[in-house]
Amino acid sequence: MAKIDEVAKAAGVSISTVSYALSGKRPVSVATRQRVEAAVRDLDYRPNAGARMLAGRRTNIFALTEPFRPDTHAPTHMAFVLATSIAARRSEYDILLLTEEEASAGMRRVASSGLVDGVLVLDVAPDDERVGIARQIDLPTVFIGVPDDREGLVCVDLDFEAAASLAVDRFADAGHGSIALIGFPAVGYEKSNFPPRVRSAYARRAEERGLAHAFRASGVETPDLARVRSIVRDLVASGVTAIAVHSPAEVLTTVMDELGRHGLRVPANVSIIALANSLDPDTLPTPIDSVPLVAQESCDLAVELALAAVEEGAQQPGLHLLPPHYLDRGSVAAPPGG
Amino acid sequence: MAKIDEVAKAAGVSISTVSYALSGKRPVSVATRQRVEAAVRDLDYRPNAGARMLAGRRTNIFALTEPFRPDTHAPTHMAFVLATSIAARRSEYDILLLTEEEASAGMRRVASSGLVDGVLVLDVAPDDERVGIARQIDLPTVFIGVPDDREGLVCVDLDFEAAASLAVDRFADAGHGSIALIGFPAVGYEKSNFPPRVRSAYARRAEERGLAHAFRASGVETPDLARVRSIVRDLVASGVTAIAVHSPAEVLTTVMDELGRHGLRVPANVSIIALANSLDPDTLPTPIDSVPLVAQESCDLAVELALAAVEEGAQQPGLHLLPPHYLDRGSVAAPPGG
DNA sequence: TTGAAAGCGATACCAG
DNA sequence: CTGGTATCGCTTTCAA
Repeated sequence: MAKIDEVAKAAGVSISTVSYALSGKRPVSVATRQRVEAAVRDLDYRPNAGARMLAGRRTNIFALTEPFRPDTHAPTHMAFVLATSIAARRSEYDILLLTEEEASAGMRRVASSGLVDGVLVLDVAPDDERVGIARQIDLPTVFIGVPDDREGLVCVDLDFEAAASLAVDRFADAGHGSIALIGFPAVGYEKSNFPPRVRSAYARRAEERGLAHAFRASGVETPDLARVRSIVRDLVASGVTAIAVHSPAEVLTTVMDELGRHGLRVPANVSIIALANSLDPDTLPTPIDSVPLVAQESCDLAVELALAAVEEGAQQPGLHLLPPHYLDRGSVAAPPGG
Repeated sequence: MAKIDEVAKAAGVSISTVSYALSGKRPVSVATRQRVEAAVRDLDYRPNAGARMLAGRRTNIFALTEPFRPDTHAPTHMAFVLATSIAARRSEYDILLLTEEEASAGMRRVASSGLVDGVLVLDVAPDDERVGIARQIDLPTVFIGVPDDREGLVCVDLDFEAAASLAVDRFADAGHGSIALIGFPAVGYEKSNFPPRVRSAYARRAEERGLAHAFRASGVETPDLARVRSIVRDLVASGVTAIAVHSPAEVLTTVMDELGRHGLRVPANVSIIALANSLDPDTLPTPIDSVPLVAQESCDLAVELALAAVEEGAQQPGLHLLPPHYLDRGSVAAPPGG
């Protein structure tokens, strides 16, 4: 726990020179910079966080608010938390966790105590109460997800509509005439933001391409695997030859398993695409084409926007949609008759 | 963002009185305290975090280090993160996240920069590299989990041995003569700490009670549900009448499902106990007896120990095992022939 | 290119 | 029970 004056003494310079040598906010001669750096290494010096926060203009901490909703998909959520942390560290920022009830009250608390420079909002609900708080507090706030009312907010998200269209186009291009979407449990279409966007874009694009299309929720509150199996049977029986799955991994594996039970091969008999999934599609027993969530890209952008707002002292509201990627793993082909 | 001098002026007292009125570290007359509190409310005053860290002796932040291992069970992990956050907030502490590679280097960083008052270590591996770091840094550090070498460390954990024994005793008391344990995927017995403890304690207790006992891993790297089904069939065929399941929820539901397929009822034909699970056993289709993980208790204790160390300026090494609880949901009964 | 010194906003010691 | 003030360790302005 060496202090800056010790470093200054060791390097034979003033403390302000040490400060500038480290921050680079003022030109320092190469010679002195090297002496300072050597002293820093020798003493294992690290600026005191509290002093820095007080004297400087920033804390180098972002708050991450995450209400662990009961219907939150834990692995996906973890991927975003991790991605946020990685993105923040790249810019020398730390992440302070605000969970549960504190996700809202905590935003006010850290804002007025000056503990953080900005707030990153995860797991955004359509009617998220953090929207109102974001408008009240005087702190850069970036939503990773899109609430219904995003007036004046900065939001980052995957372009779900484009992702759904991408899947439909693949199916259409391969020659399928009747496709389906197995989506989230029904509750997701009321309480979450993106499932409805995927569903409607999927339908719209299918119309545009002249395809017959069907939609099925994978359950009511949570995925119902037995129900998924019967859905798969029904869809296939009704002539569907391509299915997009927008649901957790276990639903996808159940779909594959049920097809296998009926001797149906992917992609020979049925084509499959995983939509907006967070898992690595290559870890599945059978590789599946996918249009994955882009956790790292989303969080990188969110941090970048927050950082820009911190530096400029104000943020420009706007919706930032990230283009989807298509991962081709060979699970889409022409339909049996085509 | 009112400051303490504004509060002092508004309340007609000195800033030191404001500070003491809020911290309670010095007696303050009821009258002045109320005037101060009123001023605080009016101005929505919150002490500046940086100033507090610098002037005071503590930061009111704990670091939470969590290496997201590939084999980490996300829902369980989330439960512990959440529990830690809740426990910390109860003591006016915030949680700073250290993930991945930063989980180790970050410990050094936050220690020497004085960003946090202590470190909470989650997801502990047998040969955890954070053990060495904990010994080097001069910060209270509490492990939630037990590494192989815990010399000089403070560790908190569920008493897994007692939990396993509790399950065996229930089976024995109900009259079962041949029991089994379906455990973690095999990799868990090398890279994690507690699965081996459960396995060996289960076997030891079964010996003590004179029961035949079998052990099966639920997979190799990850749970293999097809394998679980065949394990269940084999066990039942070999005369096992009671099974403890120490594995994620999907394994448990698979076990139940496979039993159902063969017309076997719980507990009439087979008795079941979920061991060290993080899920709420009452959300299962069929309620199951369980000896759950105690995330909140563990994290409460961990925070308490860290806090004590902060206040006393030193910590007393020791292993703190939390006693398991048995949740009776009626899934254990006498064996068919008994 | 460098140094001296004025804050930053609390805490807590020393007086009264 | 209350007030004045030194102090925490750094950033940054002002001067040289």
